[in-house]
Amino acid sequence: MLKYTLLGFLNYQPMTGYELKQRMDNSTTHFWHAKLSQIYVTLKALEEEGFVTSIVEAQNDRPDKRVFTITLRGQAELRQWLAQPETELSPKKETTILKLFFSAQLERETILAGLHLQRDLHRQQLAYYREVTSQMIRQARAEFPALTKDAQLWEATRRFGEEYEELYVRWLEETIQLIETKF
Amino acid sequence: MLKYTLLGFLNYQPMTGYELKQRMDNSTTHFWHAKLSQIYVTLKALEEEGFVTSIVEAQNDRPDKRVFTITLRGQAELRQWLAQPETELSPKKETTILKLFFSAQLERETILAGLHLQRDLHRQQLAYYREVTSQMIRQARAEFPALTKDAQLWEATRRFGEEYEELYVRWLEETIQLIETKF
DNA sequence: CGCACCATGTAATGCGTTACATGATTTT
DNA sequence: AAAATCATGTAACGCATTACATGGTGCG
Repeated sequence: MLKYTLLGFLNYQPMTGYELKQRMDNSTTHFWHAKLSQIYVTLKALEEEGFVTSIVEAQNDRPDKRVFTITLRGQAELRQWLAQPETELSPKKETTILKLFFSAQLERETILAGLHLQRDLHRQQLAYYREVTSQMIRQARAEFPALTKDAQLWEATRRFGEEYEELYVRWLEETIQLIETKF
Repeated sequence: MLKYTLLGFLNYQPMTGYELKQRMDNSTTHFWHAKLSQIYVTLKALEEEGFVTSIVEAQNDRPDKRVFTITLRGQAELRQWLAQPETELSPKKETTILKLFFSAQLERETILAGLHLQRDLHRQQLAYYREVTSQMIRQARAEFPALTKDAQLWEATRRFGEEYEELYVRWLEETIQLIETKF
């Protein structure tokens, strides 16, 4: 899947591995993420498969960089993947929920400490979607009018993130309440 | 993490790998899942680490089975993990959202087909949490009064699942609406 | 002076999936 | 007669993380 994420970004413009990481970090990170090392490995594989090409650009002030460009075959591969509907639910792995599930024998205070910490993290994430992500999308739309359609979809995915975090925070508050009063 | 999921279940009672798979499939599957082959491999590793022991029980009508029991060291290991708060957000990987993010050049009908399919899947999952999971928890609580506290936490995690699916369905409906009218 | 940023990559290890292999009993 | 359930495991492969390795520029 990382493969397609990289093709998706390169379909807008040629980029380095480092830049791809940055793009992911401030856009798809809440539904798809990767480490730099894995990005470099995957780019290499994509090049071997003929879905991207690369050239090394020398820079004077900074380290040389390898710029990747999507090929026609790469575009076809991406389009084919995008058009194929997902026929299953994405498997989830939520460590916090898993821990709570098995925590009945723990002391009340220990459980609460974990939930408070998560509540704070999710509040921060919620604020991020509302302020930072939202602003970035508005800016992209203003700067590149050709991307209006794209921005509509980005905004839809951002809203999903926002609503997910709202739900998570609400659920954590209710669960904290439950454990404080009726547990 | 699978390691701890298995210890968590074995902390209730001794079980086989096959049984552990079944338990996971109808309780933690929406926040933690695994394939049978991986469960067997992990059980073997747990035994090597001394966190579980196993004995083979012969059966006449059915294949022999290997029953795993948690050790004192295993219980300590589990408790230590449970008590340790999660200091980060669980990384998410949502293929449907990822696809939508890059789908601007797709035909409207292609996007809609994918969203409709997912909406149906999430509606089914929602119904499952409301009907099946909910019923299983009520039954466990009725049958084993000693597990009242456990059942409270199970119910909290079930509610998370239910609310998550409600959100997902609502978001899919809104996004379908958006693409039908303003895209 | 130290930290963050830019920039790329390899190696070791771990975790997970898919495929393979077997085989009796029970249900449809 | 076919499919599902019970029951366990190995092997090959793929994807991801962590650690290692390098090194210049810009900013506070």
